This record gives sequence, structure tokens and C-alpha cells, in this order.
Amino acid sequence: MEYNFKEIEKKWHEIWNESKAYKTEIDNSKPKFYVLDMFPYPSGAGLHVGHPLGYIASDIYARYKRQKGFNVLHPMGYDAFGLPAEQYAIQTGQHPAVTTNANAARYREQLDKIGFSFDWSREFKTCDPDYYKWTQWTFIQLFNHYYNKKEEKAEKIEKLISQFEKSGTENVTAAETKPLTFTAAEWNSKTEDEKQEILLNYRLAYIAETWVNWCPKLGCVLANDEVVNGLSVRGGFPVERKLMKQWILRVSAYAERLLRGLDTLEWSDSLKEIQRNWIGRSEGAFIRFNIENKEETLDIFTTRPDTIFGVSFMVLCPEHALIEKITTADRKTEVENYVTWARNRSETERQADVKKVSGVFTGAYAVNPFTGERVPIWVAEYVLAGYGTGGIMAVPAHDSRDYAFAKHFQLPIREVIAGGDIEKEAFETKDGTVINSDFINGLTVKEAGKMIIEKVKEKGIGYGTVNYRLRDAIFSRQRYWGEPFPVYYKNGYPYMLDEQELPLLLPEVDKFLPTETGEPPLARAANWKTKEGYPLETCTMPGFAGSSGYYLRYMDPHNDKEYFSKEANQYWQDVDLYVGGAEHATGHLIYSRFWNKFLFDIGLACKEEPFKKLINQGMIQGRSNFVYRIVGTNKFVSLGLKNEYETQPIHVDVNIVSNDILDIEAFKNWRPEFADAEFILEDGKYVCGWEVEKMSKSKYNVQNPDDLVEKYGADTLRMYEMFLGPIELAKPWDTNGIEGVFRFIKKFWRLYHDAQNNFAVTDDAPTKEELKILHKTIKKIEEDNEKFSFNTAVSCFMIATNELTELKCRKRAILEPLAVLLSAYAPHIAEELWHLSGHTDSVLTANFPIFNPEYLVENSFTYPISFNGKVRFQKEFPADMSPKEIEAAVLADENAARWLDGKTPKKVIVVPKKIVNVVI
RNA sequence: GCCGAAGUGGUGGAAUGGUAGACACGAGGGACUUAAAAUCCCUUGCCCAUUGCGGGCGUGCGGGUUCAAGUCCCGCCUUCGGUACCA
Repeated sequence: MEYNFKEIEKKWHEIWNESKAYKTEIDNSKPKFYVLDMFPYPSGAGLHVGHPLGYIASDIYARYKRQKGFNVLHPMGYDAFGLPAEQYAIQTGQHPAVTTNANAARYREQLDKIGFSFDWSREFKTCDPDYYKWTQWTFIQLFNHYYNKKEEKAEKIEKLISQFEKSGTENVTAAETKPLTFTAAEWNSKTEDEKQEILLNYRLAYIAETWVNWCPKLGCVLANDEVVNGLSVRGGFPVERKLMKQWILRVSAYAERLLRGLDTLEWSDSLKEIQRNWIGRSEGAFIRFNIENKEETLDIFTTRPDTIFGVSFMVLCPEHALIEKITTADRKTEVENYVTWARNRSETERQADVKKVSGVFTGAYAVNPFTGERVPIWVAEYVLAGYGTGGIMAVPAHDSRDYAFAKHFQLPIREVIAGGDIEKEAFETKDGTVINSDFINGLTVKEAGKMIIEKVKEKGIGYGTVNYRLRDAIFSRQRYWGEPFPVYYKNGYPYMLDEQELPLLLPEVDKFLPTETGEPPLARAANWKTKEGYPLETCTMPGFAGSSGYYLRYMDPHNDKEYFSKEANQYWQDVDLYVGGAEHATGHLIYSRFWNKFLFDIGLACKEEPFKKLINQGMIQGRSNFVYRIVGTNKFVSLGLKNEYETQPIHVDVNIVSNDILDIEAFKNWRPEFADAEFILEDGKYVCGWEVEKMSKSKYNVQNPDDLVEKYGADTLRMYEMFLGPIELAKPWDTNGIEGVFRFIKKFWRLYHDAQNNFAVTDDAPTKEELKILHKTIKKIEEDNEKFSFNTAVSCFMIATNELTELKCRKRAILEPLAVLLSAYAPHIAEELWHLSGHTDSVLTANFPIFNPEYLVENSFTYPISFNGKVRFQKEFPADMSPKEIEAAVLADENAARWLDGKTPKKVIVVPKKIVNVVI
């Protein structure tokens, strides 16, 4: 039979499907292995060749691990809530669930064609009520817990309440929004509403006012990149900054654990570094400054307490609550104008002119606790509300931003660290000696910092502390297509629904737009309230809600009593291998880790970190082709001649270009305006130019995997995607090379067949040489699989196939193990050959061949002989010859005499099995 | 600006400090064929020599360590990611 991939692939898809070949169940007799892909958002455009790259890699690894005796969990599903479906719904009126389901079905169809070993019985979408019930459930748990910083774990809010009842805030070590102090008596005399208000300061899911980009015309909160120059991208309506009540997750409470946990993970260093920077741990001190003639005090955070003698002004962020209280009457108008202006600037706008210095003096003065000096308090945009206390002590001599500000407003610059030239620029080094600073003079920066922290502690005006850049995550979206919050309001305070009332289903609405009064779409739902008549929350959860814990649900996806059973979690534990893009480094991969740590704290998840090993597959870029039209004509000139004319490059569909040669007929039919195009050719061909760009429809460089499967088969596509290059590298998609892999697959097929195309594997005993080829291959494939070096593994298969073809080896003892090795990469052809060879079970359950080093033992070895590092000739020696003997034999060689030229060598270096170098 | 990664033929890319360019594409030449497809063989980093050998130069740039450097060290350049008034 000839190699007919269409028949073979179709046949095996049906058989695998019917026999549920990839269904996985708990099996305590085998070690578990959990291989997971970042599940896709099913967009309307379908898959392009970039999407399956990671899935193929993880599939190869999953199949490999199965053959190594592991019970492999390899599930797939869809991240289905999100903006595109909602926007499509707004335009067409079609319910987002309808488009989402249609898109998911199309994804499934495309994925199935590639032959993945997913256990589809575990599939779910994040928008399935059976699933989002547990997203809502987890939210309730977050609301009902706070973070105990001393114990470093989440604890029940009841514990905090009983502490308040007994001793107020004394000895409370809870992560909080702002520091509060009250006694037990004070707490006990508070009303229910007041207590609820206070508890929001501690809950892990809390509601609070935050600044958002509000577009009154759209009735909608916009993300930063949806706002340009103060106008909405969609519609161009004015956008203002507004304080709005939003749900927030106290991710920052876990900052330290998120940071420390990184050390236990097998992730790439660069990805860990991105997360470390994002968490942004910095050590420093909180210091309290008194304000002249005021009761209020000004708290600041600094990483440089050692420079406190260099403070020449203080700066507050425009949002700071103190501004109103301390601004003097004569400065009031100016300060108010500045604050209003600054507050209404979007973050993007602020970022756009970071270099521009702006600010205003409040008229008030703080008092330096060490010198007693009056220090003017300013307000400026460059101090951010979300970090530290929103106020700083400015030391212009040793901070470039303070320096720019001081120069601009002609404030004093006082040098307190020796070694810089503060006339020119700020001297920001952290190794230096302190000067002009009273009792810390002569100390190093480090020592001085410690000393100041001790002193402020003594004075009771501050303490050493650690601050993080990581912000709490805003969890409310004024949208329709997301999980509804299991929340209702009483007297304006939020309360959670009972667990029995979950899932709280997404209600039907007449339109997916905000209401006329600017409320979110859920406010349109009839009867959006509890049985008792309390109003329900109208916001929905953001995209990352559903993806934060989906990997846990795959362990036990149909459980209607729990998120997942203890038994399933004990068995599957955590994800051993997670494959996905690095673009999730500061989003999903932080939120998931937070989510998992919380579930670990409350005793649900048995592992603290969800993803043990992570591989980031590189982005697949597009490779666009261009034709060059001579300006003002409909004449196109081939690439090599284009410089002789004035031309304009035009994107041309890559599907009508092969090896950069344009299919002229197809081009004429491509678009009507090219029907009568003329061409200036090179050697009778039209050569196109090319460029690497993002893969997109408008650039006509999208490759659809379906087309390639149709033309070459899934096995070829799978192997070619791996052959392209290292999995982690970003690389352009170039279909040109796929023929080479296709040839290999056909050649591999012929290895098992005779000239008449009959299956012709024999039971003859293999030769030493053939065994050597096999075992060399087993060794290399195993190593490459473990290293995720799938591109070199494909090359290794090609070499082995070429060598065995050369030897006309058609022996079962060689070819069967080879088919097993290949089955992870090209499952269809391997399965077919396996069955032709007489097996009735699936190659999926075959054991990975065992490498035997004895077959690789050499009886002689050819050494390159170099003189002063330059290789001059080669010589063969028995493999068991000692280095000393080799040395003697080399020097006795007649070739050596020529290079030695009568001199005695200074030294001879013999590197066993590598090289002999003679130093003259 | 800061952090991270990477620079190797016409192209994608191989090389535990040990013969750089495996493997593949493309290109050129040839075999088979009426022809095409498919398949197979040879050449293919650059320069000189080419009737046989052969020789020189080559991994972004400049230094260094070493018998030996694409690989290690120092100083640059370029590209790509992340981040950006984080005190």
C-alpha cells in the first residue's frame, strides 16, 4: 500500500475516538504526570499555524511520558468569557454564548485534525455554569478570609472578628488597605454597617473606591490602552478619571510568597525575572514627618533612609488626602487647579510626558525629624498614589527625579553621599560614604540606613519595612460576558450569597450595552435581586477569573459537590509541565499562583505552587510576501530588478507564492485589479520579496493549519512545526521547508515497505551496525525529549531513516522500536505501521525502547590530530588504547614528523574520544 | 533609563571548551521518464588553486584567558521581549 495519510489519519481518528484511547483515570499503580497547555480563547478567526506549536510540543511530551510508564493527564478546554464575543454580541444582538459555542466547536474540529492526545472527556469552558459555580465559590471564600502576615497564610475572617472583639487591633497582623487602630470597646460599640466597612479593609476580596477611566458617553470603564489623548478609542468620546467602587483581590498580601515561590519553580530565568520585577520587592523604611503648625503628620516610604539629611522638600501625589488639609489659603487656587488637572490625566498621558516636570507648592512645611529644619511640601504628578504612602521625602542630590524637580523649581540640592558631581546630575549609587550628615558621617550607605531605621524606631516615628510594587487586582468589569458576582447589597454593604444558591446564572438581557443611566449591562436584567429583594451586584468578573483555577478543575471536572475531590487532588497534585506564551507572565501566571496559594491555605489544594515546570513557546510570526508595482502602472517587477524602477511594495497572499516564486495566474485571479497586470521577470520567474511581520489577515500571511493538513497530513505538520527551531524561540512561519519533512515521512513509510509497496518487515536478526543506529537514536530521542529539544530530535529521525534506507534494513527488531519512538511526533503513521507489523494494541501504550549502551561501544576511534590547536591529520586507534600509548603512537607517525619539523613537542594533550593536540 | 534574551551560510537552524555550519530548505548539475510528478546521485560558507592534492579567511565589533573559544572573561554595537516617574 502506498502512504496515504488522508486515509490513515481519518481511520485512526475514528478508532481513537471510539476506543476513548486518551481517557485518563486515577491509577494508583502508576506515577502521575500532568501536562497542560494554556487553554485558548476561541476567537472567530479560528486557529492559525502559531497556535498548535505549543500544543504539539506538549502532546509529544505527554505521549513520551505515557510510554515511559506514567499515567498522564492531558486535558483541554476553553477560556470562553471575554471581550470579543461581547463586542460581536453588541453589534449583532446575537448572544455571546452562541458565538462562543460555535467558535469552540470550530477549534475542536481543527485541533482534532492534528491528532492530539487530549482527554476530551474532561473538557469544559469557563462560561459553563457547572464550572463558573466554582469560580464564584472561590470568590466567596476570598471574601470570607483575610491574610495573617505573621502566620503567612489566609485565615477565616471570623478569627479576625473575635480578635477585634477581645482586643481590638492590638497584635493584629493582617494585611490591610490602610492601617486602622481601635480598641475592643470601640469595635463592640460599632454598628453592623460600620463593622462591615472596617472588615473590607482586611478581606482578601474587598470593595473599594479606585480611580478609573470613565467614559460617560459609553457608560463604561475603559482600560488604559482604550484611551488616547483623553478620548475613547471607540467613538472618540471624552474620558475622565473617576472614583468608582470596584471589587479588588488583595493579591499584594501574597507578594512575599509569590516572590519566594519562584525559587522552587523550573521556569525560565527570564520569566522568573519578569515576575520578580513585577512584584518589585524593595527594602526601606516608613518615616513620619511632623507638619509645622498642624496636627496632621506626613508618612513617607523611602529606600534610602541614609539620605535623610539631604532632604530639601517633600512631595505628595495629586490624589493625597492631606493636600486639602495643609494647603495654605494663599496657595489654595493654584493647588486645586493643579490637582484637578493632574487627576484627569489618564495614565497613558502621564507616561507620555514623563520628562516634563510639573508641580505646585502647598505653602505648608514639614519638619525634618533629625535636623528640625522646615521642608516645603509640594504636590507633583511624579509621585504615584498607588505605591508606598503616596508621599515622599525628596533628596535631589541622590535621586534623578527629585534632582530634575529641584532644578526646575530651584530648590536646594544638598550632597550627603560622597563621590558624585551633583552640579551635573544626581548621584544615585548605593555604595558610598555618608557626609554632611551629623552622627552618620563616615558610615557606608548600608550602615547609615540601618542606623537611621534604629533611630526612627527609638523616636517612635517609623520602622524598617519592605514594600512591593505588586498592586491588588481590580476584579470588577462593567460588562455582560463574564461571571456574575455572588454578591448582594444591604444598606450599600456587600454580602455573599449562600453556597447553595450557586451558580448564580448570568441573566438574560435585552441588550448587551450599559443602561441609559450608565449602569453595567446586568442592570438591564429583570429581577436582578435576591429572593428577599436585595439588589445583586451588576458587574461581572474579569477574564482572568475563570483561568485562575481551571487546572485544578481538570482533575475532577464533573464533580457537582466540590471544586474537585480530595482524592483527585491528592493523586494529580499539580501541573508537572505547563506550556504557553510568555505574554501571560504578569497576568494569568501571577493570578493563578495567587489563587492556588489561597486554595492551599484553606486546605483545598495540596500543593502551594500550581505549575512546577513551565515552557514558553515562542511566538510564531508571519512571513509576508511582497510584489513590487512600478509606480503609476499596473506593471510588477521581480525582486532582483526592482531597484531599477520606482516601485511600491504590495502584500501578496502567501498562499499563491511558493519558495518566493509568484504563481502569476493565481495572482491575476486573486483580485480583479490585477487581472490584466504585466510582469517583468527574472529568468522567466517572478521573485517576491519577504519580511517578517505579525501574522494577520491584512498582511495576507496567515497560514491555516487545515490547509497544510489537507496537503501534507497531520504528521508532517506536527513534525515540521517542531523542526522549525527551538520551541522557546520566536520564529517566522515559513512553509518553504515543509517539503523536506514530508519527504522524510514518506521515506520512513518506505522503510517498512518493499519496492512493490507491500509491508515487508522481516524477522531477520539485526546486525551490529543496525543496532548501533537504533540505540544511538533511542539515546538521542530520549535526551531531546527530556530537554524539549524537539527540532534536533526530528533531525535525528531523519538521519536514522537515511542510514537504515542505505542499509536496506527492514528488520522488525529495528523498525518496531523506531516506530514507537516516532509515535510521539507522528502518531498516525506510527500507529499504522505498528498495526501492520501485527500488533493489536495501540502504540500509545507501548513501552519506550530501552537504551543499551553496549551497542554504542566502539572498537576503534579516529582522533583528529592537531598541532598548536590546528587540526592537521587524522589517525585511528583502538578504543581501549591508553592516552600514553596514543601519545607515543602520534609522535611516531610519519605525518607528525612533517609538522614537528625536527622540534621536540613541549606537551601532548590527549582528550579521550575527542582530540590529540601536540604543542610545539 | 532599567531588567532579560539573542546575534553563526542565500534561508530555518546544529555544535558537554576539542575537526564550526549537523539536519533541512533553496540553488546548480546529473540519472530515470515521451513528458510531468515522484524517487535517487553529485556540488553548494567565502577567497585563491582546481589536471591530483592543497592553502588562506571565517560564528556582530575590539581586547583577553587557554595547547584549543561560536562556547569562558572584560569593554562596545545591533536586534527582539519585559518594564517604566515604584521614592
